[in-house]
Amino acid sequence: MPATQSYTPTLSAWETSMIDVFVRAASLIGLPRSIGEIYGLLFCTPQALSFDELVERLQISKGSVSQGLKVLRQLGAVKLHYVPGSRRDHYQPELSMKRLVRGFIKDQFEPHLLSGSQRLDNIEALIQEEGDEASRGHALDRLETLRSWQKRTRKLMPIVMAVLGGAKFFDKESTDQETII
Amino acid sequence: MPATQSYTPTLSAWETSMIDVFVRAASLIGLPRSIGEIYGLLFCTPQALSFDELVERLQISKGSVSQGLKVLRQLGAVKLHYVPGSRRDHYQPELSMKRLVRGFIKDQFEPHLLSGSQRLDNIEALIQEEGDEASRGHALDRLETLRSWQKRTRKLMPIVMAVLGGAKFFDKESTDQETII
DNA sequence: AACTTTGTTCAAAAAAACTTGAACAAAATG
DNA sequence: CATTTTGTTCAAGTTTTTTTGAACAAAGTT
Repeated sequence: MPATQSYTPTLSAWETSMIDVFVRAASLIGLPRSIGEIYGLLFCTPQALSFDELVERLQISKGSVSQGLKVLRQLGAVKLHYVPGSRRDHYQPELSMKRLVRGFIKDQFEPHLLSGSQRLDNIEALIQEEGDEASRGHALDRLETLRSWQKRTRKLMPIVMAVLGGAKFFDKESTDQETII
Repeated sequence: MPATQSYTPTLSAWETSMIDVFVRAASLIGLPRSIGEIYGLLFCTPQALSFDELVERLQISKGSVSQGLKVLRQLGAVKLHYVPGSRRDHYQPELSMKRLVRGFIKDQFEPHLLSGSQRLDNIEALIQEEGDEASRGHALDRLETLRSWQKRTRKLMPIVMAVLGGAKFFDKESTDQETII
């Protein structure tokens, strides 16, 4: 019988509110509520939490926690934290905004960009096959627009990462660049 | 009886594929399929299209088209195009990536950032109210992390817009900056 | 004014996404 | 090796989101 775990049955008011912030953020980027809750609770808590503690404190099913942690691991949003004496996995939140964003982009965005290029090439072939001489011009035109959008999106990513990494751009006002993380 | 409308009953192969690209993109940013279809068809078509043409060619309900256009207008992703001789509204797609992105950010992102600041202040109050002296430190610490994330996100937006507008950042390779739009 | 055209609204139906919990696997323990 | 602990999987249930279509409003025509 481990008396190790600090007994915190229910969430405090500030924890609930802070978790709510993450639930909203999750939904904003298309992730389910439960994932926001899990990351949010980890974010609020000083110690690493185990699977069971997440289930108990959030009052959600083991299935949700298991799947939620799987996604969060894949995104690099949580890290396993070894706890001596315990056989369970313990989790801590990734706190670096840069890494969080990079994980998200790599996992949810880049695949689309990649397959996107392939798709545009296929479309180009279809346009060429099509008989209609007159409309081909317009179609190819729009295809080029799409390619230029793609290209710019790709160009944007490294810039975003650089900014999150603390690089200075147009930094005219007094702003502490070293705000941690 | 207007013989004006070019009779294009069914979508061609390339149109279907290109619309599919937009349906995926829409879903990526959390917009319903029908909105991707509507914008996609407008994007494919040389002329402005009327409400009815969208319903007929996409084979979706009037309700979906009405609601879809409403959202697209709100995002600034479609523009009304006056067609002499016709009483119907005609629509054309916004083709400037910069304006599309700005519309999306202004409509879907900024509101969350704004209300977010308010929420964090509330959380700070809750943390102060809470008795637990020991944990207060950690809670305030995390709150500051959250504030720093917010601040950076805000800082990022103008940079993103600048890049999409054609400004040059870290532009070491040969890249045509003037790629249209 | 009656009728037609054009588009919106909204309740109900359909589809998609999320959560649950019981059955299952894998590994450690006794 | 039987048992317990720890966590995953997945079919079924629940909730949320999206789509439909019929009723309605607004404005233009005859």
